[in-house]
Amino acid sequence: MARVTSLDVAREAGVSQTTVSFVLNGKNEFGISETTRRLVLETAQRLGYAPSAVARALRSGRSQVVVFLLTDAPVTEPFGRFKREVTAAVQAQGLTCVFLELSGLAGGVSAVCQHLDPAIVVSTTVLAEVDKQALVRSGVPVIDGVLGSEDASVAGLDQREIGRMQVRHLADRGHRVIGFAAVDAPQDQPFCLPRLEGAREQCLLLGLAEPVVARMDYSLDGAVGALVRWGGNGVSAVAAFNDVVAVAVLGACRMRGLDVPGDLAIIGVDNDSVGRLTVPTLTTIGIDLTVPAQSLARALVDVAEGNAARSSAVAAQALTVIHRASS
Amino acid sequence: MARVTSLDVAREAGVSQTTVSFVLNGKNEFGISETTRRLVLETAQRLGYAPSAVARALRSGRSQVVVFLLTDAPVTEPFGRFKREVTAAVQAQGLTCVFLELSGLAGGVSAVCQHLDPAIVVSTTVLAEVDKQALVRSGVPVIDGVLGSEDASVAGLDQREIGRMQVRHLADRGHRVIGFAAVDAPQDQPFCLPRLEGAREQCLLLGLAEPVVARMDYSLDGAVGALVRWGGNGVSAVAAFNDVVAVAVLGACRMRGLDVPGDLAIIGVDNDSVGRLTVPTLTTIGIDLTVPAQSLARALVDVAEGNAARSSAVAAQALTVIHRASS
DNA sequence: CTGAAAGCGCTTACAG
DNA sequence: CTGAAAGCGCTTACAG
Repeated sequence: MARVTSLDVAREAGVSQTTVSFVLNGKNEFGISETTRRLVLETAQRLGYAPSAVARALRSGRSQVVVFLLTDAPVTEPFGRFKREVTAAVQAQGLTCVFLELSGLAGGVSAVCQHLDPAIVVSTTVLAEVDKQALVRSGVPVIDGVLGSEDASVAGLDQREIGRMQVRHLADRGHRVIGFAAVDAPQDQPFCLPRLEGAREQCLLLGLAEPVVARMDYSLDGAVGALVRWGGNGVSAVAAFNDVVAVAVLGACRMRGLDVPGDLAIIGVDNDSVGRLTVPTLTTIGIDLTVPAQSLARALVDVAEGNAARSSAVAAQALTVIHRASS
Repeated sequence: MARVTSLDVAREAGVSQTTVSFVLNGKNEFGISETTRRLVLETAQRLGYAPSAVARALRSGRSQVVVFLLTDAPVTEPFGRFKREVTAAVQAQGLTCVFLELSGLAGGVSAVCQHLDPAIVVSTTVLAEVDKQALVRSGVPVIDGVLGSEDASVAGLDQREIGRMQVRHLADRGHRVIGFAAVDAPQDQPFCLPRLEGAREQCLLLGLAEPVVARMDYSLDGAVGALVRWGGNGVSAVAAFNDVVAVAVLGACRMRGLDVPGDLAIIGVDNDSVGRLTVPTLTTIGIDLTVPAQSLARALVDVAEGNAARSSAVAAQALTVIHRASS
C-alpha cells in the first residue's frame, strides 16, 4: 500500500502538482478557479491524501514541531493542565507541541535534535550553557526556565506573587508571625525560592517579622522538626511551598496534638485534589495557567520566527486563594 | 549561518558524500579505510555537523519518532516514572519517544500526523475506531490501551494483580469482609475496573465474601457515604482504587471518629508521596514500571517494523506491598 | 490561470 | 575502496 502523494492527487484530478499544492495550502492569491479548487479538494479527500510533514519540513527548512523539554517537571495538577493548555495554544498558532522527558534520556539535549529537528525547544528548567549552545548552533532557538525564572518569565506568571498571596491571606486573618515550609529537593528550587522571596517581601510590606523558614524533605519527621522550630518562634500560621508539604505539616500537627487552624493555620499551593480530602481541608492557592500558556505560545512563535519574545504582563488573574478549613 | 550538510563535510574532508554517509552510519561492511574513517569523523566533529532528521526520514520513508498519546493520563508518580522509563527504553531501541497531550488538541488524532509523521503511535487510552483507521490508513501502526487493557497488555502488567495483592494483604491480616473504594471518573475506569475484578477473584479464591464496592468521586462527602455503606455490611478493611481515594477514606474515618486501622484498615495503590505524610501513614501497593516500560519499547519496535508484538509475561515483580500504619 | 523543473539533505543501488 | 547520480515528497520561483 504505497503512500498517496500530491502527485497522485494531481494526476487523478488532471492538474499539476503545483495546483494541488496551491489549493491545499490555501494560496488563493494565485487565482485558481473555483471549479479546479473543488476538484482538487474532492480528489485529495477521495484518495485519502495526507501531506508528508517530513517532506514539507525538508523543503521549507522549518519543522512545525515545538519540543517541550521536561526535566523533573512538577507532577502537580495545575502543571498537568498547563501542558494541555500549552498544547492547545501552540496548536492555535499552527504548530504542534510535543513533550520530551529529558530525565529519561541518555546523551541529554543534543540527542533531542537527532530525530526531531524541532522548530523551537522550550524547557521548564534552565538548560546548561553547553546544551543551549549546541541547540543554537544547529539553528534551533531555545526558551528555557519557563514558569520558573526569577523575573516574570515569558509565560507572565511571577512565582513570587504566590508567596505574597499566601502571606496576605494569613495576615488578613490576624496572623503576625508567619512560618514558611520550604523544601530541599533541587528540582523544586526554581519554584520554592521565588515563592519564599515573595512571602518575605509581603511580610516586609505589611510590617510583619521575617517569615520563619523551615526546610524539609517530603517526610513527616521533617515536618515535625519544622513544627518544633516554628513553635519556638511564636509562629501561628504557615505558608507551605505546595500542597504536599502542607499535608505533611497537617500530619505533623496531628502527631503533636496541635489544632489546625486553632494552634496553627496552614495554606498550601496548587489546589491538588488531595487538599479537599484531608481533615481539616486545606486552604490553598489555585493556579490557572490558561493565560500563561497562551502567552508562552505567542512568545514561542515569535522566537521560532527569529524575533524577540513579546513580554507578557504578570498574569495576576492566574492565582486565587481557595479558602478551606485549615486557615 | 547556513546549515552544515553532509556534502560540506565531504568537500572539507576531500571525499564523497557517500563515504561520509557510510562512515557516519557505521556501514563498515563497505570496507572504508581506517584513515578515511577517522578523517571524516574528525571533520564532521570540527564543522559541528548534525544530520538532518527530516531529510533522513524522507529518504528512508520512516521517521524515528514514537508518539505517545496521553489522554487524561494518570498524574500519579509511578506513571511519571513510567514515562521516563519508556523514554529511556525507546531510546535504547534507537528511536525517540515524545508525548502528546491529546486532550489539549482540537481535531484529535488525525491532527497528530499533520506535523509529526511518527514511526508508530502509542496510546494509554483505547482509541476510537475511526481514529485508529485513519492512522493505519496513513501507514502509521498503532498500539493502544497501554497499561490499561483487560488482558495482560503489551507492557505485561496486569492491573488485576494489583487488586489481588491488596486483598491478599488484608486477608493475611485477618480481615474477612473487605470493601473496595472505586471511583466514577471515566478516565480511571481502565484501571479501576480490572483492579476491582482482581480483588473479586482473590476474595473468591480465599473463600471470602464478595468485596463491598462503594463508588465515589474524589470528595470527603463521597467517602463518608462509602463508610456508611461499608459499616452496614461489616466491612473491616478497604482496598482503595488509588492513594488519593485512600486519603479520602482516611479523612472520612477521622470525621466519623473511626480508628484506622483499628476500626477500619486501608490499603491504597501507587505509593504516592502523600501516603507517607498522612497520619496514620498509608499502606499501599508500590508500582515499578521499569520492566513494563522495556517490554513496551520492545513491542513498539516490533510493531513499527510491521511484525506482531512479542507478548510479555506478567511482570509480577513490578508490584510490592508497602506496609505502613493504616493496616 | 496552470505546468515543468529545481532543490531541500539524505541514503543507497550502481558503476568504476 | 570510492564517487556520481537518483530519488524520497514537497513548495515555489519561473515560464507560459
